[in-house]
Amino acid sequence: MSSILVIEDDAGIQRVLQRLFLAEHYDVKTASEGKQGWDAFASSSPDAVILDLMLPGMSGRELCRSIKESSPDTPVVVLSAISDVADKVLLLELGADDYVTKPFSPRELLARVQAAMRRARRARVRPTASFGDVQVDFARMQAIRNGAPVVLTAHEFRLLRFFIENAERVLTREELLNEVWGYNSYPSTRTVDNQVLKLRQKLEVNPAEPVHFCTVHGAGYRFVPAPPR
Amino acid sequence: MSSILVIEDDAGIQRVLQRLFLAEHYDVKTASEGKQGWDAFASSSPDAVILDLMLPGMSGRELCRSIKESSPDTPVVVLSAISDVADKVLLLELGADDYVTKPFSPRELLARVQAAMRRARRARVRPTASFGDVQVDFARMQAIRNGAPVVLTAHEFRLLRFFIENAERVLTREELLNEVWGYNSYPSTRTVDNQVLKLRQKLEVNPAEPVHFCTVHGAGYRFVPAPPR
DNA sequence: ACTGGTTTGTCACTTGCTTGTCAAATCAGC
DNA sequence: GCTGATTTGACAAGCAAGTGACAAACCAGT
Repeated sequence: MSSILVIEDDAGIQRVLQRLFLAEHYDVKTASEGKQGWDAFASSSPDAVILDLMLPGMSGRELCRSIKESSPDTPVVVLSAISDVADKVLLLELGADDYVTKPFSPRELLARVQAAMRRARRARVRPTASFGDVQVDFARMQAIRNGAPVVLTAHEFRLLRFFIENAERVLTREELLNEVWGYNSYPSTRTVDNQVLKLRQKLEVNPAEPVHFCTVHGAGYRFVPAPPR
Repeated sequence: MSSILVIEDDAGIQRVLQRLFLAEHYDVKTASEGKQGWDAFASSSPDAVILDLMLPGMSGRELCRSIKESSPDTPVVVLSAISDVADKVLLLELGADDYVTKPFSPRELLARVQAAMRRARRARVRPTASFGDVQVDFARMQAIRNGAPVVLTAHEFRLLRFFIENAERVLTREELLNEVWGYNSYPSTRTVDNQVLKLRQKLEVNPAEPVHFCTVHGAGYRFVPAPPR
């Protein structure tokens, strides 16, 4: 269950937000002024913060900056009274992830907070893998070798991904065909060899002597991220 | 024998699935609406679930989430009417392991369910065995002896696996030929001796005095994991 | 114990299948 | 229809399974 910290001095709005997020099964903590907000943030480290910029005590802006400084990955959604363009720029400078102007629709706020959390989650765990002198960025669907990007086709990438996900395991051609090519296409098993050949040519230091994409005679292939030397 | 829970309101599809999986010797349980599905899941804890997203009663989505929450390791394959990409994302958020769009090919569904079960099993336990100073990793298809990997060919590995699965039993050459080599190939029984010889050379401390791969004169061979000393 | 026949251990060689690799054919997206 | 990706087919090369020969071990009956 995710936890949300609401920092808002207006008791009415605070109550509305509390209900809104409780109904969605979030764990909600509240604070009504800056200093208290900072303490609550520091002690509970919530998964997201909803922050009213106009606060008594510690300024909302300062608080936003502090939060983002101490935990850049925690999404902060700002509540702002004015819908000023200049304000929008300011928010970005503060490091806020999104903003909603009062009066706001609860559902919109909910959606924005959830979206911000999704983005944050995705950014936190940027799926990546590396082996030898190759780095694979799954989000960008590209491999980088010695700093230079390697052009991989969609199929090659799917195969590479499956190899990485099943590192060390011996994978039969049938298994590869099923999982990488899909259940509805039935190419010959030679196709697998060819695709592996491509990966070797593009990613192995010496394609003729593969150390990562190893063949297991009579069985299939095995991907070895860290070959013994 | 593995058990499958089919949660599907369409009686026709339900029957098709039942036949399909019964033919493959699965134990099939069925439910035709959400609440009933949840009860069946909770009481029978099946090895895999096939779930139609469009259900009367408890929503299929909610049910999927609940199942995954209470038992993350149980694979759930979703039946979906729409082949929407956005839907695909949704499914992953629900925690489903795979999905098949209607109309579907029974064989494809079977393949996907089996693949999901394989993956789940793989994640749960890495099948391994050990005897003497040898460790056998079935997924990697390799044996490790005193930390050093031992190269085994596909056939040698199949033979080794059969020995391990039938430890202590005396296995005749005919039995070995049938089970390890297959029913369609009939090499001479000398072949078996040779293959056993290879295993001894690679895995015994003293190949000339085998303690694990013992010959039973006039009968065949016996694998002894823990020899008396 | 001895002996002969049978079974098994072991090795080198052959054969056959598996795989690497390339080029041509086919397919898919623009 | 063009372009790049994918698949197929052909051929060569490599590896491992299978075979047969011989020696050693084993067993049974004397």
